[in-house]
Amino acid sequence: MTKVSLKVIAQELGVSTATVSLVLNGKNKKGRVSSELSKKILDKAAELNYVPNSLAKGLKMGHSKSIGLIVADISNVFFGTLALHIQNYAEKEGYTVIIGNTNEKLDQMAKMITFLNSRQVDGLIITPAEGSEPLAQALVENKKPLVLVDRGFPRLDIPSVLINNYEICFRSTNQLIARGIKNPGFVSYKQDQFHTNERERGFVEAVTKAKLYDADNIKKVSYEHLANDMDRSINELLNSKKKVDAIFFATNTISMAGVKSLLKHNVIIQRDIQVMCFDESEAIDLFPFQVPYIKQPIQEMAKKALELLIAQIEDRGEKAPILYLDAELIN
Amino acid sequence: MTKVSLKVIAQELGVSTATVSLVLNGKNKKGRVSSELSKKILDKAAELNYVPNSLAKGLKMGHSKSIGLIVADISNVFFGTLALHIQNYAEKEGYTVIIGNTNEKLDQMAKMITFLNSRQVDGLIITPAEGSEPLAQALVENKKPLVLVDRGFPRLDIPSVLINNYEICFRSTNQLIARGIKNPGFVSYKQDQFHTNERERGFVEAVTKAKLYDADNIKKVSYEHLANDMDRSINELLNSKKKVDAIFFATNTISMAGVKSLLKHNVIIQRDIQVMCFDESEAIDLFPFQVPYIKQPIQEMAKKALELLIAQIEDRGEKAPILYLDAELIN
DNA sequence: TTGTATGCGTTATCAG
DNA sequence: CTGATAACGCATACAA
Repeated sequence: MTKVSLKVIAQELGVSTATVSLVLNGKNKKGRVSSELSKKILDKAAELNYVPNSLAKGLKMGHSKSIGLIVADISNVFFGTLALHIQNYAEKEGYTVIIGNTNEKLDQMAKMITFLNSRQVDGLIITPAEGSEPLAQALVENKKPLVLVDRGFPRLDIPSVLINNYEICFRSTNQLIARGIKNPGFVSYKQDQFHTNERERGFVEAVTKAKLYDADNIKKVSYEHLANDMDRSINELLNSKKKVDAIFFATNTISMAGVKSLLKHNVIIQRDIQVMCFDESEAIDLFPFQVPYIKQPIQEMAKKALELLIAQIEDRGEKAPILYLDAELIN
Repeated sequence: MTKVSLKVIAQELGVSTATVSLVLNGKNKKGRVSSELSKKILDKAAELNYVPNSLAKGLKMGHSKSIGLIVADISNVFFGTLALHIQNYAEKEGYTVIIGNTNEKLDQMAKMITFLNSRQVDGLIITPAEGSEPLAQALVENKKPLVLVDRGFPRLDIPSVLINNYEICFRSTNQLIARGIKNPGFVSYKQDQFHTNERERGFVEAVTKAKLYDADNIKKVSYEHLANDMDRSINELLNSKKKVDAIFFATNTISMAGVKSLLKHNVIIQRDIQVMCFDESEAIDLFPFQVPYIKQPIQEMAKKALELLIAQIEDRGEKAPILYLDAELIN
């Protein structure tokens, strides 16, 4: 099958490409093109199975009607779900989504940005990697529509969709305490990122207020050696002079790794040790025990992120805000 | 920041765009451009932060260096992982991946194909929805490079990357039988798709050979009402006159839903009922019981799929084959 | 009511 | 060794 362009339709019908373009874009409003010619064109296009070339259109129009979504890891359910919803909303608005992974690496994020820029994406939705403030900054300076999700750089005043990390973790920790926990532990990533920092802050303030703070109970694991680091951390938490009676896991991957490690250590969860997890997971209601967890409003995050982005792309008007959506504590 | 194109570099330097293009593409091999001018151009490009416009390049070159990946649901870990690996391999080869979802719907698949075609993707990797033979057929007739993954249409002779579904399920069922199972059940999707059909065939032949076949033990659930249908099926399997003593779940989502439902029915898994699951899941090693499961070589599937696709895109030589990779039974 | 001409950013051909 | 120029497919200002 030979490529069918506006030109071939025009030639087959003996009319000009301008007319064909007009009709096919529904811009023949007030009688620009006679309805019979219009119909002929439409029919021919259908017959030849005409599909517009977005590359040419984008080049001409100066926008590609596509957006880039850069996440840490598309195989992570949280990001997968986020991507799914963003795509669904984007499609409704006529945008394609191109997804890229950073693996939490700064250089990969930089690479993805250049890459997507060369693809002429009209805007970017990003879960920024650690230390990527300068990259984000550069983007806004270049007037590239940008929305941060999941993590943000509040100092930078970039449109973002975040959750109330501090508050929900403060409340969740308090619930633990209200249930009689005396020596809670907390496991988070080593990374210095706003969202996990906030979660830790929520935990720390709650335990401090209850006079239960113990710096040794806060453990950090690395993204790359999660399983190993987790085993070590759990070991330490279990075998310190004052054994912990609860553990708060700061992200979904950490929660999974943490529970896994606890089971490996033959801990009976919710009897020996209470846990508090982050993010729903297909696993969570498979546990033979009930665990409380913090549920992020992923679908709403996706929706808002896209709204903020499209507002920037299409309006260029007032500055989009930093949104803090409410996560929920599920028992 | 004003858009910087080849032209502005050329103007700033007082040279022609042709020369700039040549240099920037490393095509100034055998002394085409003097090395001093070459250096000046390179420097200027770096200074101005030049990023080539892929739309223009694609339009000119007739290929976009991008491929479309159409999966059922990107929020499903299996597809997420597949996507991750495909992206990683694609990036190495200089291709962008655009991901689309079908939600197992034929019309959404059709829409995605047109959509990606308008984006001028150079080829497509698809997990075809039920009943999409004609769509796939149309693609090959239009000489669009295409690779099917996960599911295929063997009658159509389309390059595919599948696994040995029949054989691995036959073997897995035999293991169940060898362990003393007398009345095994099987739960799969209602859909008429090659991969699930093959899995069922493996199960059926094994039980038939062992004279354990019972048509009532084979249950079908729908993709849309998975949880409900599963509860009903589990109920029936548990309460038939001859209660089942094992259940084989035919996909990863079915496995999760199945285990969930069994727990809801207060079944002690691996004591009351043995199970056989499909696909690794973050949940599987969280179970307080050991379950055998069939593990697909996702990374290799991704790699092979991309190889087959690129071979088609770049060679147009001999026909790519239908590959059957080996899944593994993990205990 | 319809056609002509131009340019978006690139690469390739050909001329100098 | 380097520069004009045409063309990719499309949308639009302008002409007719």
